[in-house]
Amino acid sequence: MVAVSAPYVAGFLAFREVPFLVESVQRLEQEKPELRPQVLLVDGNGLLHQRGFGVACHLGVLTDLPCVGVAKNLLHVDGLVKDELHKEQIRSLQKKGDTFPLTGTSGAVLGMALRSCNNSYKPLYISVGHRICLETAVRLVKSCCKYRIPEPIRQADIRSRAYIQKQMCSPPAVAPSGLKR
DNA sequence: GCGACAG
DNA sequence: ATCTTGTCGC
Repeated sequence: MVAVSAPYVAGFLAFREVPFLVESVQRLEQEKPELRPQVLLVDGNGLLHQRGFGVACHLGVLTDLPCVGVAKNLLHVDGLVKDELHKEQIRSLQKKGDTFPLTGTSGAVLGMALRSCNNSYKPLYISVGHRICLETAVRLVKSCCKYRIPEPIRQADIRSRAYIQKQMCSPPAVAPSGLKR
């Protein structure tokens, strides 16, 4: 459990959450070095960002581990917006694995919209975080999706919420201090 | 000036 | 992200 103080501001997610993510990775390295991850799936963006450096890039640099940015919503940046054209492109995604590039006004491909499963029309927005190419990132995310959200992120979400529940209900302990995962 | 814009 | 009721489908 950690106590976050920084507010959420679009474009500055890393400044709010990366300290705890780094802490978590370091703790794993210290307690279970044999489980050192080969890659991290990050709930947020990488290069697809206002300044081309989202939380997936921050975490990658700070841990020196390959990172993939996995966003559930499109961050409006460099001309990218969910307008009618974008919605049409989403409709063109027919099956799991189908994608379309997210090309900014600058002409650079900042990421890829990916239909991660056959049961959801809403795509995932994948972008490079650190030490991995976009193609590999997309292939990796697709490979671990049973549902729309890749299983590693989905499980982290489910288990962290369950942990919070447990902390608040059952064992009447002492005086708490903070909240959040 | 207001709204939208990862979580 | 969180809140919140019912509903649809496997």
